[in-house]
Amino acid sequence: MRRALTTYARRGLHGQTVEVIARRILAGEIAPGATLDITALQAELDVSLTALREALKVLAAKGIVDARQKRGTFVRPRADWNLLDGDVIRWQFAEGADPRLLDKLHEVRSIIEPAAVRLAAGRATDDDLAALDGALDEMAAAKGRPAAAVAADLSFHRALLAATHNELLERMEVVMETGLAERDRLVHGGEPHDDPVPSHRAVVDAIRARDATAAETAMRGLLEKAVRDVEKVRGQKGNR
Amino acid sequence: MRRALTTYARRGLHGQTVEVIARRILAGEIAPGATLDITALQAELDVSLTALREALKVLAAKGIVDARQKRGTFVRPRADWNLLDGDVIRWQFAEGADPRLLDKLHEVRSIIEPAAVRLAAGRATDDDLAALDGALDEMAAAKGRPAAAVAADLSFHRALLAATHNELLERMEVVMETGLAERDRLVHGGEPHDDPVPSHRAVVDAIRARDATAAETAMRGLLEKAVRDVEKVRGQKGNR
DNA sequence: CTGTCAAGATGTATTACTAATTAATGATTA
DNA sequence: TAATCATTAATTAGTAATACATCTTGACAG
Repeated sequence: MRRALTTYARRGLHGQTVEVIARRILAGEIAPGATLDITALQAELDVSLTALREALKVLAAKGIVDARQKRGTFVRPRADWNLLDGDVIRWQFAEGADPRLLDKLHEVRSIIEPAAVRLAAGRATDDDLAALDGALDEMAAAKGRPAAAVAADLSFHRALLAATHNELLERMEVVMETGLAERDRLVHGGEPHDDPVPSHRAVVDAIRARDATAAETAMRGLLEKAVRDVEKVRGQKGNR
Repeated sequence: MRRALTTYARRGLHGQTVEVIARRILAGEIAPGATLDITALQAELDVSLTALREALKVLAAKGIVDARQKRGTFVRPRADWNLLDGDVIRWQFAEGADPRLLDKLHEVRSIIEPAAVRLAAGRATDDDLAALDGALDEMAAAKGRPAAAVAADLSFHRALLAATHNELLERMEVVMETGLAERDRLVHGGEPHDDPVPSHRAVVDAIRARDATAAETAMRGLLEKAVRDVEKVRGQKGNR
């Protein structure tokens, strides 16, 4: 169930080139509308023009930059960025990330997941249910190990989206993924958690019982708990 | 309100290279797991290796191919494709497209939009409302001109997503966009349509009145009508 | 004021080459 | 025999120098 973290190729000697430029743009260091000084970048990053161009091609594919003859290569307005791209979401969490991004991710999640469990209740196969059970087991086994707990949480939500049998919804995992991971990163360090297994099991039980409404209710419970957890941590950290 | 159709750069002499390879893969002509014969492609498309590699870099950025040294450049499993990318969605409608894709797009739309109007009812600014009114005017003016009607429809749904003030939801436009366009393409040719303005205006009125529930109801009405329209056409075309 | 055309800047493409990576193979050793 | 390590070969990654194509600007003509 493990998969590559990035979609673009990051292999090779200068595989970080994309990453470096992307982070600068997403962090606002290079503002939308600004034209990139290719020659300077080339000198600074110490790569050939071809390698640099390939990196910019990746960013162009994600709607972040655009190259126009005579005008140069410039950063596109933020509205054009493929914010639903996993890489783009991850890059935004680099450093001085807007903390509201987490809220936006959660908002999307709280729209998608209740609807997803309804669909899953109607469509889940035995395999899907087995995958959900597996995620619950993983979650139980991860008790006390934060990293494993995050992984188990992700497995659960991925299995849930897969059970909708709509590949577009399944792809929403990229939105959930970073959101869940960042939330967990934020929340851990607080007091020890309640056992997450029962609340998650309630969702699976409802899906298995083909009870869409119960599944949705259970899911909304999970989402509310997530909000409370984050609020608690933020309150501790000076109510910002 | 007009924007570029593609995110990747399609300018230049061999700008179609990406498109050609993408369509072949998305149409299933080159199956997931298959390795691409770079040399053959280069000869066939009559482009230099560098140009071809830049094209493949775009596809890699969208999760469609992956290049590994010694193993070659191969098509990734469909589950890894960035299906939420506007280009990827559009490419799928090229030729022998799976007609169920339209249903999947509609399913996502029918999850997102009712939730979006609720948020819009709470958050829409005067500018947002003006944009929605503008789209209604556009729709009224487009009577009898299918292309203009589609454009107006898109403007409306874009304005709606923008009124949620969540940039991630706003980006869902790429999912709606092709879905709406394809649906309209399918539906036109049937009998002349009822005036779409009143049903859309009901949504705007409810948002203006800050009535989230009424807005959601009106939106669900629109979505149901969309389903009926498509079903009618499919029924005519031999109930496939 | 408007349309046309030329100049030049800049991205786009080509070519030919070297370097890095890694699966597979075969040799060596415990 | 079985495990490990070095070699090889295939293929992508990266470099560099040069030529091509195209877009924008601005001058000029109508």
